[in-house]
Amino acid sequence: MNSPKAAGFAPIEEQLERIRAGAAELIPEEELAAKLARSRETGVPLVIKQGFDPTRPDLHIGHAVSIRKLRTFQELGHRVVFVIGDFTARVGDPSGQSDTRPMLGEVEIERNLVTYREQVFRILDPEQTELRRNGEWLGKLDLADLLRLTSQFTVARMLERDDFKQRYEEERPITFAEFLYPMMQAYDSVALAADVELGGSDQKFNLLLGRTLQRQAGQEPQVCLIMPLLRGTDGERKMSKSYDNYVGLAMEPAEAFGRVMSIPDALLEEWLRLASTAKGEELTARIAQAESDPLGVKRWLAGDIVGCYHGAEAAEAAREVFDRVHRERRAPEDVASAALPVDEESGTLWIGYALARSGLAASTSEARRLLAQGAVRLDEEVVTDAEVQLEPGAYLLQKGKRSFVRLEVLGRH
RNA sequence: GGUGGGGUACCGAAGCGGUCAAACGGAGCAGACUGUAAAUCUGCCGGCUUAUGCCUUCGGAGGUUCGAAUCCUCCCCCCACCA
Repeated sequence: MNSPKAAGFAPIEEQLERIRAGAAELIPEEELAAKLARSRETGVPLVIKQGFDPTRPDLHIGHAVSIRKLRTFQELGHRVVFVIGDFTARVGDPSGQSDTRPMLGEVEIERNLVTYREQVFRILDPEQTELRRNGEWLGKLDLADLLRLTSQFTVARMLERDDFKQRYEEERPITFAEFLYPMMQAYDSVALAADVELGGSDQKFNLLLGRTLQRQAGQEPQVCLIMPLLRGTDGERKMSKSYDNYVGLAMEPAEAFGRVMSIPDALLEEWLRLASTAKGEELTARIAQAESDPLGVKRWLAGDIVGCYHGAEAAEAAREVFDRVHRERRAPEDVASAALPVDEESGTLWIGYALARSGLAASTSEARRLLAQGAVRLDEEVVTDAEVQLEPGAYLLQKGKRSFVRLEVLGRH
């Protein structure tokens, strides 16, 4: 256990514990222990792989759950290979999807990559991260390779996957390309000779397939480290941009703070475990505190998460904005502004038009509805009259509790 | 290729000649209640510079009719079964 070569690596148990924390599954744990022991012995770090779809350029704290785990591996001295699925993005990962995803063009993928990197390196250490694109190897496979690989798997096995199965039963389309997706991802592991692959629980099938393929290629199979999917701010569905229940890494700090504050209390423990920096005793204490003081813990969590990606200062500022808007019910310091000219005929601006044009309402029809429902405030005063005309001047327009626009009505000239 | 079933608003899903801007559910927005919680209750949930009015929607294009999401014709797309 204490060979001199092991100096660079922490003891196995310690490593295992940090790796296991928060994980949904570790398949199989003994193999990981063996791999860790060998790396400690030989001084060769493990290859930790995770693939990401550059389809959606916005990363959120759900993605961060496993990226942060990658970070842990970096801290433990292992080699993290971050695989950008530029090739597979052309297919669209079917995992957990109820519909076929649109394929992306290369230009679009390229564009997404830039924002992607910027966000990923808010968590990972760029120095220790190897970025690879799976087009490097997948693009080289020819039809013969494809036949060899696909002949290992049966359609029935693919259809065992819940998402495919469900779509099949519900008579929704499944494309051939999607069928191939898990295999391509598994091949990534072969190409990199990965020791560990990380993924969300919706990736389990793909990760396990990697083991199969590696075995067939004569490699030692990878260990699958499966992280739970973080539920979104609605507390129901998994976090996803398409449900708009996410907290983005690159999101405005104030917005991110507010979103964290809006999660149901029942979600607190899960988020503390998976999305906060708290661990060990602090984690236990926070979870306990959540019982008696959910609001206090939530405020801490919101600050912690925002601080993680934007720094402590931004987190503090976000908290101030939040208090001002939601506790004191006042407009925030910096409000979006809009300048609109009066109607040439009347010399005034119809409030419905102002709401629609300033972005507070989607249309003048919606503006009317909002007015009728008492959702509109003009300089702090509720306006229900849909016929109100604004004279030139400056106003504070408000829709609901949290949408404000500083409006300047420009006079005739 | 054959047979059958489908394409309705953000999504799911009713409607099957007028009372349909289109039931119902979900999502969303707003109001009440609050800790901006959640849950609950209520209202809204095509558009129009100003509205008990006008305009555009039910896969697409034509047609029948005083009148069509609803009937007819052709076309496009999806699904299942059979081959």
